[in-house]
Amino acid sequence: MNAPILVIDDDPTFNEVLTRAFVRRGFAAHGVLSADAALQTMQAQPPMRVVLDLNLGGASGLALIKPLLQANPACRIVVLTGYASIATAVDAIKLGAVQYLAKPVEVEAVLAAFAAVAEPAAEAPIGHLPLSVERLEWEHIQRVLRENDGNISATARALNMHRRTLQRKLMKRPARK
Amino acid sequence: MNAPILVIDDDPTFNEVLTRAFVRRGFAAHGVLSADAALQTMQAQPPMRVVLDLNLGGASGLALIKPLLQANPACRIVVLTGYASIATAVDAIKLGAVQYLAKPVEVEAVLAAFAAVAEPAAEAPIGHLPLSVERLEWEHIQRVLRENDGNISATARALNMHRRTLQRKLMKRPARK
DNA sequence: TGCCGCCTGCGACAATTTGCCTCAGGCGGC
DNA sequence: GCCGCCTGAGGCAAATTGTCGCAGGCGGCA
Repeated sequence: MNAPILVIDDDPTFNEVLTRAFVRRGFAAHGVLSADAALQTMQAQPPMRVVLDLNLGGASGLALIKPLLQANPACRIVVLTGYASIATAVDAIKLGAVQYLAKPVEVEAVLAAFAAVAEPAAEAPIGHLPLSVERLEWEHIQRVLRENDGNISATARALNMHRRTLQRKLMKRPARK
Repeated sequence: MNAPILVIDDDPTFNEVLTRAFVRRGFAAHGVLSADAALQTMQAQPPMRVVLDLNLGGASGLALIKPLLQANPACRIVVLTGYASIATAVDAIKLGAVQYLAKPVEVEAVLAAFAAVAEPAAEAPIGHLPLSVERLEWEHIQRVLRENDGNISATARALNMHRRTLQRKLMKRPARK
């Protein structure tokens, strides 16, 4: 329980805030800003708990999940992202992450994910409101984008929309409703 | 490959459309409208491939994942829902579903999900064009509109969009691309 | 090494599309 | 008749697109 929580996030501010929040709550925590730094750190000491941002300065955080679990199969990885989408959530969980949360997120939620022993309650608190058009669009775009390996131009063509428009949409955060 | 695809969805229309789409593409498919019917069917013949709606007339489709996998651990389950959320997506995957997609969805995407796991190497996503954003939006609007018995105001609220905007969109023809 | 093709981010500006307000009219309930 | 709720529509400002263009990066290729 004394191995530090590894925080991998390329946003210096967020990284520090989160790391400090852990420390303040009595957990050892160590923040790194890049995938490379993360790989180095995990070789020195395979972490038990990791908070992983999906967007690491261009590189995808998803690529880190495998090596992390390889270094320590018991490692509990919580994926965090400001641009949450079902497509990436599915991938993250399939790769072995234990939880996927959208920023902004409360430290409590992350800790809860680490603590949760057993798994998903089949009790689905299924929402009763259909997806908003915006949200649906976002999910669809994300899915197609993944299908095209993140190639924006190709995605725009496939979606029959203007590249510039796609670019702009991607810069915005996903609609929460 | 001849075991029929089991389609579990309580919306008769959607169920039939989907089932037919499978058949038209040369796959055997069988649709059931409730969790009970699904359980019965799977006891008679554990399916290899299942399309599962999350919202089965009040009951959660998530609860069916476990029994399905118990009956046939090799079963590939694709979860489908009109009320997609990241939380339920995470749960579904953790429970063992292979994919989680939001309605409206292309049959191609479902088939791709079935195929992907079967042939990890054969990464041959044949040139299927995804729905354009416009088209997707139209389908979704129509679905929600039907759910609300054609009530435009209610639909606009559910979709979190301006009634005036919905009005205008409905006046236009559906994009065919 | 230089040329090419393709991808990306981004500024600028006009063309469209929204969001928002407001009316008027229809319909069913009380 | 009075309400509450729904619908279609006009008018306008505000926001979002569609378009172009440009510079820079990257990987083949001769």
